[in-house]
Amino acid sequence: MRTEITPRQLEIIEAAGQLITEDGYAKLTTKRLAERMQFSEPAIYRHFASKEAILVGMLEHLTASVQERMAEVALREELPEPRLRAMFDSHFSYFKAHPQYLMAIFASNFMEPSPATEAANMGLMEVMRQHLRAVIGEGQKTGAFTKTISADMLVHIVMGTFRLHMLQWRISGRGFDLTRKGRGLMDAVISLISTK
Amino acid sequence: MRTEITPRQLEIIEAAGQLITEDGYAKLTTKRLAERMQFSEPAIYRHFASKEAILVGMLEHLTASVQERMAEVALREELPEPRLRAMFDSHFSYFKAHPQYLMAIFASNFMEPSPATEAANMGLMEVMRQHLRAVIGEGQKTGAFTKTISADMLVHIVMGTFRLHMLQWRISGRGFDLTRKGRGLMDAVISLISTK
DNA sequence: GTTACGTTAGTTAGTAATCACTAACTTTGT
DNA sequence: ACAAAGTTAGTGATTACTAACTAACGTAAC
Repeated sequence: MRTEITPRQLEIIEAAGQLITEDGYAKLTTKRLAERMQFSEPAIYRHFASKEAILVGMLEHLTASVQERMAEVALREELPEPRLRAMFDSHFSYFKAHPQYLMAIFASNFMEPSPATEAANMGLMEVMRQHLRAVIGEGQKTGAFTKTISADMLVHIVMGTFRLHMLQWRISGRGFDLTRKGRGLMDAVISLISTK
Repeated sequence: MRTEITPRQLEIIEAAGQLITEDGYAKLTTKRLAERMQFSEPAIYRHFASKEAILVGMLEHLTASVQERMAEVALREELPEPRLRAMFDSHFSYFKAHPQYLMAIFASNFMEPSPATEAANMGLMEVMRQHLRAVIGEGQKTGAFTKTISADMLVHIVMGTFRLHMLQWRISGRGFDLTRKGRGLMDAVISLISTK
């Protein structure tokens, strides 16, 4: 996929994520980013070729995180239904610990539709979709999930429910417990697609 | 709610929507907006006090449209299930006819979290939520929809599915039939929440 | 050991371009 | 006569990014 990132690059990515989440993408400027990093503006360009490269780096970092965490969950949980729950639990924990990436998921679709950011964003969406698709397809095989609706549509419904939950957490200013409410929601949607 | 808008204001709102949908919010500038309107930049300020006011106007215009269309659907369709389908059909037709507003729905959450735009955006979300909530609550009363899950959660699942569908239509460059695929999806989610 | 050299990561100062918006004037329709 | 809606010209502020310089550090020849 991509080349490794340095610790310093990760620091910058995290700071950029903070600024986006706090004040919106429009207020992510190199000046503010440098202030947050406690160094001068041009120092940014020792670590990234451009502002766009920081965004792409952020999306690739998120994609790698999803890959890792979903692989870990797959080792830990065998059965489709518990695995599906564990996948969302993992997402909830991750975004609680790294709320600075919350907006990146959503906003990247809209900010600057440059080829590079669009590709990076598509990659992230696709990785999440594929992990969901695998576990839901498996659940249909074992008879845990309904076969009356195609796996792709079930993925869409589950993913749409998850994304809206994340969005509302952000809109509310993280005003509720992401995991507690999220588990309730995902329980609901899983019960709907389950066969029993 | 809000004061009436002039035809010229609506033209500007539509042009702004086009620019956002085509090139992203970051490239909505007063200069480009004036070019699209075929008049000079300062002419914008004869119709709106600020750039922000245009965004707020757009969101309020969308909110009014949802109100009108949902009221019309309510008159036309009595039963919860057909009404729910008709509500989404209305949204699909509207956004096919006015794709320039597609991004506004999503992007407004992220761009400039000013009090005014945030309020306007909350208003739009809330109006959509309430219309869904009413028909789903009614469906639970008549026994058409499951009561094992709270109405609010059902609203969340249905709305999340709808929003992701709209997002994917945009990402694909409107590369598929919004209504055809959308009906399939909403059929699927309605069948999941139906009692039969 | 110390001199020489290259790399990394920072600095100050400044660039052209672009931003939203305004002042002042003119045209147009009733 | 007046108001609404346009014009040209230009504002200061901000944008992403660059040029040029430097302090700190690792390594290797002698």
